[in-house]
Amino acid sequence: MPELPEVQTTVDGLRKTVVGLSIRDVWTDLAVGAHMTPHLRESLKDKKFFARFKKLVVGAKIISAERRAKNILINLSNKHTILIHMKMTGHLMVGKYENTSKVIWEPSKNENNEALRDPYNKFLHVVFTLSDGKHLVLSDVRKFAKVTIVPTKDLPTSIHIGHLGPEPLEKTFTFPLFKARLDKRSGSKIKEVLMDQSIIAGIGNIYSDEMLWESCIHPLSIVKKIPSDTVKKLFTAMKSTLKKGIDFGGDSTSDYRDVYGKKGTFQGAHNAYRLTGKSCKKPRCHGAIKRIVVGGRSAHFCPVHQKLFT
DNA sequence: TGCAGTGTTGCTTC
DNA sequence: CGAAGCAACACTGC
Repeated sequence: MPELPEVQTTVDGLRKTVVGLSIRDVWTDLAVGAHMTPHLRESLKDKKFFARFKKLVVGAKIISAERRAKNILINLSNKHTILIHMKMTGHLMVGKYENTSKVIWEPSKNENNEALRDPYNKFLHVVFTLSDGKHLVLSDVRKFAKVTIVPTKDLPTSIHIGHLGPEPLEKTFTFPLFKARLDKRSGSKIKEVLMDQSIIAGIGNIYSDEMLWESCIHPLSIVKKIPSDTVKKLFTAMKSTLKKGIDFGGDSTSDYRDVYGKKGTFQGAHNAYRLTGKSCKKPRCHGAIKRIVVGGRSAHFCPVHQKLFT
């Protein structure tokens, strides 16, 4: 489930592998982009849209790659940007891919020259052929991923990007700004507000659980009832947790892989997420991690050291 | 065996 | 306006 650290890890990988190359060809099985509504009809399930997409990308050079919230932005020389949202189970990989009908993935090697092969690598729905002969592929078991193309200058106001809140890891995103963003939903539960992309961009279920554990806040706490010094702790934990996620190469609890097909390792560093029943790792705490539902999603927390403010 | 759980987003409903 | 619920899809685990 790609959140900010997973998307950042992917973008960092794209910068090392595909930036500077040109796109020779693009293939799709017309199966990805499930949740596309009349308002957002640019789905790669639509043959006509794919024809337009193909016309724009083939022959273009990849000049840069960026992340905005959980979106991957691939900027092209023709002043258009490919926008990819991996949703639940999508991931981009770079390597040698052959034969779209037989779906064979020739895995990349890691630094020890070990082949990186796993069963998810076969769920390929989009394949870009690049000027060095390698491929940039989108793998997505559940087919929710969004792939579209937007004139680069229209991106900031587009329906994909326009509503998003500030980037939490920007140096300009200071504590007063963080507090001001949270105050927009002061009557709501903190876990829901952290995951609201229009308040702060890029935080999802895993990292919200982890930063609340770190800052000793119960997920059901009401924003305006949390003392200011505790909000400050959350601000610090937000930055450090997201940075830690990036340092660990993302979280592969589910399907996430980096562009080399390799798993991240943040799942081995969890303190709360999916640790129901386990003993709390906070020194001298001895609580047992509990699972509840908040805003329709699972929340994991320690009922002993995470304080409820209501 | 069958069905709840998984988590992102955006539409629908109240 | 806000929230709650659900659908898009496929696989896992109990």
